[in-house]
Amino acid sequence: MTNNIRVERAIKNITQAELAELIGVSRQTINTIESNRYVPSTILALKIARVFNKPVEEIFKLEKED
Amino acid sequence: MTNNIRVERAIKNITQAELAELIGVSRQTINTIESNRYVPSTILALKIARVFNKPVEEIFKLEKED
DNA sequence: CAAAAATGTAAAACATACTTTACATTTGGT
DNA sequence: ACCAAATGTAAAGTATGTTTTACATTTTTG
Repeated sequence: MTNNIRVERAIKNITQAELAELIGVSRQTINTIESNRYVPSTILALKIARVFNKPVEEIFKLEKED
Repeated sequence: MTNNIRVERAIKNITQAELAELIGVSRQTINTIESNRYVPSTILALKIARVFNKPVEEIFKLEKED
């Protein structure tokens, strides 16, 4: 799975730490998701999508190997 | 978080076991998600939503306590 | 009603998410 | 070039997701 969080953050001009605080997780959690080091829970995905006002599918995309 | 999987299954008329096979997880995984006993990963949510041709947000909904 | 199919649930084992702390590296502004 | 802010990364610990096996209960169908 891949994601567009970095791009969406750039559009909204917020840092990883700010996004983390908006969602209620640690900055490292955002960082590792953004770096594709792990797959977040659906709750986190919904919250992230909500911050960016976009559907989950526009931010997180399945890949062939998923 | 709550979900509509049971309703969507009913619309499509498929069993838990069939949904599980379509997605590539065990039947118990579907059963426990459906019973709100745990929150699936974003990969699973995307796959489930894809099976039902609906956005993730229509199948999984955040609650106040999330 | 009886048999079969579907669903609920539970325990153990394993895999993965998430936090915290800490530090190194990179980027941006002056 | 310097300083501050932002980002990358890593290790240890905790929490939670997922599988497998197994069995009980409920629902469906003949």
